[in-house]
This record gives sequence, C-alpha cells and structure tokens, in this order.
Amino acid sequence: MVDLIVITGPTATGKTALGVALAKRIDGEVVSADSMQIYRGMDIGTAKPAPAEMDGVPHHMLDVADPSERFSTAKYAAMAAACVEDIRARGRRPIVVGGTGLYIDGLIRGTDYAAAPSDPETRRAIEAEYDALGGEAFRAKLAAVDPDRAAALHPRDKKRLVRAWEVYALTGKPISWHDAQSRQAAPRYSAYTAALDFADREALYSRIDRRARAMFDQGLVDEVRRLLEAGVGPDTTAMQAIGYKEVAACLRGECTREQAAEEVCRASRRYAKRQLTWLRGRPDVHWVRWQADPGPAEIDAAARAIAENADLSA
RNA sequence: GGGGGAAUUCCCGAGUGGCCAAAGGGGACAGACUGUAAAUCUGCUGGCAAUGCCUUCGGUGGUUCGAAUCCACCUUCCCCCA
Repeated sequence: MVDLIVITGPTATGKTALGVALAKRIDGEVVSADSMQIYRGMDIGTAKPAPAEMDGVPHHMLDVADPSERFSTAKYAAMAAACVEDIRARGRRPIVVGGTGLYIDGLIRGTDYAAAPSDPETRRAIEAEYDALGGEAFRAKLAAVDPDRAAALHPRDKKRLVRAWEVYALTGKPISWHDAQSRQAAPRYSAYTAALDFADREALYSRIDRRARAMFDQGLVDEVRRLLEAGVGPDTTAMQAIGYKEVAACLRGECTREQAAEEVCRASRRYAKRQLTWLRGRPDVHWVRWQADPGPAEIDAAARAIAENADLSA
C-alpha cells in the first residue's frame, strides 16, 4: 500500500478541489505542499483554500510561517512529515496537495537537511564573495572542493553556487556528497502521484489569466499593502511570490495596476510551464488531463479514479 | 489642399548597397534544478532533401554584378501648415 497520495500539477488546475473531494472519499486529510501558502496573511494571491472550499476537510501546512520568516525546504520536510505521522496515527489518510515539487520531493525522501542550517551572516558573506569574484572565478573556487557540483552548475546560477559553497563551509563535505548520501537512502514514504493538467495548453493559460484577474478583484492590492505596512521586506521569500512582487512594484509607483495585472498573468503562465517541465519525465506520475474547466462531476470522477487506482489497503 | 516622417521577421525595435535570415529586447517554445523553489539558471525562435538551397524587411516596377538599404509610382499610418 502507499503511504500517501500526492495531488500536484501546475497552478490553477484544480488541485485544491480534487484534494478535498478525494479526502472526503477516503477519509483523508490534506497536507499542503505549497511554498507560499505556508505564510500567514497571504491568502488571495496564493489562492489559499478558504474554509468553505475545505468543506470540513482538515488542512495542514497552511499559515505555519510568518511572511518575514526565512522558511526552507528543510523546515517544510520536517514539519510536513510530522503532520503525516500525526494523521496516520489517528487512522486517517494523508493527501499531499500542492504545486511545489521540491517540497514534495523533500517530504517523500525525508532528506535531513539539518546538517547545514542556513546562516544569514555566512550566506551574505558568500554572496558578497560571489559578486566580487564573478561567476566563473567563484565556480572555479567551488570546483577545487566539489568538482562534480561545479561542473553541473552554470556560472550565472548564483543561488546554487552560493548554497553549494555554504554547505561545504558549514559541514566540511561537498554538497554533492550530501546529495549522494540522500540518494542512496530509501525514500521515507511511498506515494501515488496524480498530476493535473489541461489537454489544451491554451485552456490552462486562459484559466490562469482569469484567476489572476480575479485576485485583483478580490483585493490583492490591499493584501499586499497590508503586508508591506506590517514590515515585510522586499527581499523576503514571501515577497518573491507571484502576485506580490508585481503589486509591490506597482505600489512603489513603478508601473500601473493594469501593467501589474498583466505581469502577474504572464509570470503565472511561465511558472505553470516550469511546473510542467519539472513533472514531465518523472516516473510514476499519473496524469489527469481536463478537457475543459472541471465541474463537480469531473472532479468527483477523478477522485474516484485515484481512490481506485492507488493501493489504499491498510 | 500643401509640407514632412514612417512602414523590418509573433511584438517592440536596430539596420541606409555586399560581412543580413537580418543586432537587441519582449513574448512563445524547450530544458536544468535535492538545501531561498511562485525562486534560480540554460537553450532556442523563417522554411527545408540543409557545410547548401528557398521564401522574408508595406505593394509594384526600376537602377545595380549585388538592395531591407538607392529611384519611381501606389497603399496605409503619424506629424505640421491650411
């Protein structure tokens, strides 16, 4: 039997509704796998499920962090695993629902990243060094201690290069060594993964556009303003969220509201594209492709199919 | 009615006789990604039987060995004078 069922897919494909439908069918509880819905006060722009949408199904891993907080995949993996254990201990079924592929991987693998907790001071110093040296030279420096990772990264990929060096500096072992360790270890959980998409890409895109526009109607601008007034800095992870960074720019007077709305639509489409690329080619993904906007009947049919195909035997 | 300017590949926009299938940007498409991931990064973008050939720079016709680039006329758009 599988330990958990995963419902993923690009943004705006109906993951929330399907998760709820499936949970009701198999006595489940939802564990969100969304890197932005974890933040309190970010509801409209993240399309966080409202209580009415949850329809009585318990949801976990929503509103577990403050927007100013420095969150991480490591934290997610640990916290979500605790939720999964708790749900199972109560005899119910965990359903992981969300579009953040890395978080889902982290949860399933159960990788323990704790060996190298990120330290803001250290990271800043390394970033400064990257800027001073330039990408090529920094990469060459990394190559001296971790040739594998250095070869795999592009000189301009600052984030990964900096993190690779940071892990080495903190643990004395190359990050590629850590990765190899975790790849050898058996995954913590077995999973049945369903990925949602639309048969027609245009249908997906127009749905994304519609939803992004609706967010503005629902008060996205006010939501962003509140966050900024509460002191959420522009360089926080939370403020890198699509919908938030564009509106923040708009509030700074850098563009009109209409331009911000268009930018949000475009960024969301590109994000969906990246999610699709991440998912494609992964083994054991069961695709559910909507022909058109799914209604309750289609969603229920999909939930039934997943319940039947996944091995739920206890 | 008179004068001036502009039309470029999906879009914006360079290019003023050969080195131009045509800079650059955007978008689209494709991809990478185990430690900030709604992030970060890469490739590619006229067609093809393809070390070459064909079509393309508003239209038609010229000049020239050779034109997106020069000339004439036409069409459309913008600005100024009336």
